[in-house]
Amino acid sequence: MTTKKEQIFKAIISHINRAGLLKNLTIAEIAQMAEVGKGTVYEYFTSKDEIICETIIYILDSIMSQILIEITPNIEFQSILIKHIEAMFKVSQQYSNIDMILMTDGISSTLETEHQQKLMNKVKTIKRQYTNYLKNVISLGVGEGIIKEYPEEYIIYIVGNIIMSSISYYYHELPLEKRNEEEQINKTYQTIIKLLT
Amino acid sequence: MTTKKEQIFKAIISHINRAGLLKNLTIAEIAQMAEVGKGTVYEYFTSKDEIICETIIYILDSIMSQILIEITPNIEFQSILIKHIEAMFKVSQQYSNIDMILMTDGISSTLETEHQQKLMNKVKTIKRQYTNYLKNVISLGVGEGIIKEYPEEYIIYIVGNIIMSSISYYYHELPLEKRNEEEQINKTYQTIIKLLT
Amino acid sequence: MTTKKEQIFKAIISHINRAGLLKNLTIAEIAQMAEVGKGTVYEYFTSKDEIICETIIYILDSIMSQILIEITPNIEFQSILIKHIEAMFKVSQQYSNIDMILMTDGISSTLETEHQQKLMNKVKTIKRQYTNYLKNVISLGVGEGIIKEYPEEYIIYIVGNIIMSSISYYYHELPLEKRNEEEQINKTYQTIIKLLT
Amino acid sequence: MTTKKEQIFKAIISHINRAGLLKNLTIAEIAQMAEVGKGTVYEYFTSKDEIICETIIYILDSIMSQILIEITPNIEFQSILIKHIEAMFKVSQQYSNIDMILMTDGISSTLETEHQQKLMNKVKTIKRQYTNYLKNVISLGVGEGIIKEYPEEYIIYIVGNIIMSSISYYYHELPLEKRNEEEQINKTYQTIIKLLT
DNA sequence: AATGAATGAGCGTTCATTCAT
DNA sequence: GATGAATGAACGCTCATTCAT
Repeated sequence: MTTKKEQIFKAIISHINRAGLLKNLTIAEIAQMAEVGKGTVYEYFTSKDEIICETIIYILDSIMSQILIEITPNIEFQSILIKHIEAMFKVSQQYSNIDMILMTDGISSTLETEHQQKLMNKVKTIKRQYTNYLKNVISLGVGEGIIKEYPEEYIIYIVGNIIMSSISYYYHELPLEKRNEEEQINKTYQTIIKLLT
Repeated sequence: MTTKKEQIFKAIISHINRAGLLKNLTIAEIAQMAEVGKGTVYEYFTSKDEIICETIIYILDSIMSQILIEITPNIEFQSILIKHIEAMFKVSQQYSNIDMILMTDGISSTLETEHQQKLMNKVKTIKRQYTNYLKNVISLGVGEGIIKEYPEEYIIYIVGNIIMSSISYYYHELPLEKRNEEEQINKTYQTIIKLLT
Repeated sequence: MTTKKEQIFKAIISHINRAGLLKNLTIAEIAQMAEVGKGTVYEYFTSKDEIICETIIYILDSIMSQILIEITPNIEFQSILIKHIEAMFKVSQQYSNIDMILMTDGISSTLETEHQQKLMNKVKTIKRQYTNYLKNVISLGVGEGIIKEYPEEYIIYIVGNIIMSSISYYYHELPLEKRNEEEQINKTYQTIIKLLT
Repeated sequence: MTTKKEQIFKAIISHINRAGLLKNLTIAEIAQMAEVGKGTVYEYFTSKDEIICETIIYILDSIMSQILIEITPNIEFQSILIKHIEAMFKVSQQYSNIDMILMTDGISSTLETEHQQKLMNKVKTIKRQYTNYLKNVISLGVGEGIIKEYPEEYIIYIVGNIIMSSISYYYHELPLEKRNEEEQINKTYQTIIKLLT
């Protein structure tokens, strides 16, 4: 990946964190923040739709690389699940308007069919990848006897959503003075365990 | 409420269900769909921001009026919770891009400060109202002995999200041939029960 | 003239005195200020251009009726000229954005040809009428021996302009604390006399 | 100053000379006359108000640079005053709707506060500059003994207005066949002399 | 006669995209 | 490759005018 392209991605991400994906995201602004000329942007992308599409993919890949904690041999279920939840919390801070990004269905509707398709496919792939990851983690728990029986697909989906919801609760519902990240991570873990046993 | 205003709301809702809240939602299109002149729209709203803001409020109120099943005396916990989940499924079909609408934080960022504030306040009110509703329903369960101890705020938040997630799973992850609404509603209920007991 | 028509004229004049002829003069505002319906305005005028055209004519007629002090038998030159200048000062206060109105050439350029013509003709008539009036007044002065010889057309035109300029000087250049209307009127008179003798 | 900006100014001036400042002066028209795209206009000005404001300032500066004949040592009063009047006549032909422009109070009322202020200040400055110029010219006449005593501020204001009025008389009242510019300039000079001695 | 809801032509302005340098 | 001046389609919004009541 070219350095210029990364510059552009980072400029956009910075904008999203500040103002959201939808407000005032103009090519002029992107170019200025990336410290390149407006024309230069079009050397790396063919259209604004492509920029948005590829940026979201870039973000999604970046997120995935951070949250899919490697399942090393001999690692314990509890350890890896908590590490994963921790990583999710961390990533949430990094991309503060991430909720929006994850609503990629909604966003993709602003794109023309071609990029919409591309984005939808990427999201589908990532969702599958994530579900598989959760399955693998849960398998560990089953192996350790912490989880009695292997849960169905639906429950795995819910587990993923509980992690997301917990983060959302932590950052949007809990007042600052009551926030304790370790405690919240633990609660999240306990909630998942309750569901799985 | 004027008939014309309703006409406009319904035109916008129809657009959202078809194309999402963000794509091609122009005044010209709204007017055409509502079968009124472009200028007429401005007889009922002062700006596009106001239109979006009021439409979302209209939708939110409509949703709330449908999902808050009345807690009548002698009604059973299971009965009301299932009825509520059913109502949530129904509402989800009615507003097919509802996920986006519920991400109102993201959407409101496209509005100017005044309407952004108005919308945020409405959302805050509704969230509080919904949490209170869930509390009351859960109280019933505690009273009936189905739920042993009264859960903390965080768990109530998670319960709400599980319902949303279940709907999302049902419509976006389950292939058509595997869908069975009654079964999914039951599963959702069982998942909540597991979390609360 | 209908009462309603007068109401409308007065509403517009009030607007002009407040905001000028050009700013925010909408039919909606006119109707509201005249306390009639918007449609009613079109019962008395066929278009906005006609409204503007007729209002200016109304104002011009009103001004003329106030400034053309009647030349009665035995009245003295000085007396009538000063009375005329006084009347000009008075009228200037009444129509505070009058300067603009008198630039009718400029204004009429905003109108369509038909009303532009009508207005130009009215202005031409009034100018002729005014020049004739000044001629008659000056004749008095010649008769009394105050003015030695009858001045040419050009000088008469200049006399009219000196009166206007003096008013403009008084209201726009002189600071409030230095204003003394009687003194200014006298100076104006003296300036004219100097020019004519 | 950019060439494009000048192009735009000149297009507007040409429009004003043809149709007046107020009629059909749209961005589309300006762009077309200046032979640039509509968007290009906004590369050089931030709003239509700014365009109008800056164009008037451009015109006023252009006028001032033409009419303030340099007062060189040993130059005679009569010579410079006549040259000034000549320059005023010339400028009047160049900006045929100039009367309107000089009514800048009236025009500025169509602008939003910011540009209205800017324009009013410019006009104030120019008026002061012009009055000072006339004072200096008149001083010459006093020095030469042509004018007996130094006139008060009011008279200087009137002198300026007589020049303007003479031009107005020449172009708007005198029929073409009677026009003789040299003669009119001389008459104007004589009128001023009469007033000052 | 009196009304004001309804209208749409027309405006100022934005911004993704192009292209000559 | 890198640029940004130039562009015009498309938008939100205003307001003179019409017309059913």
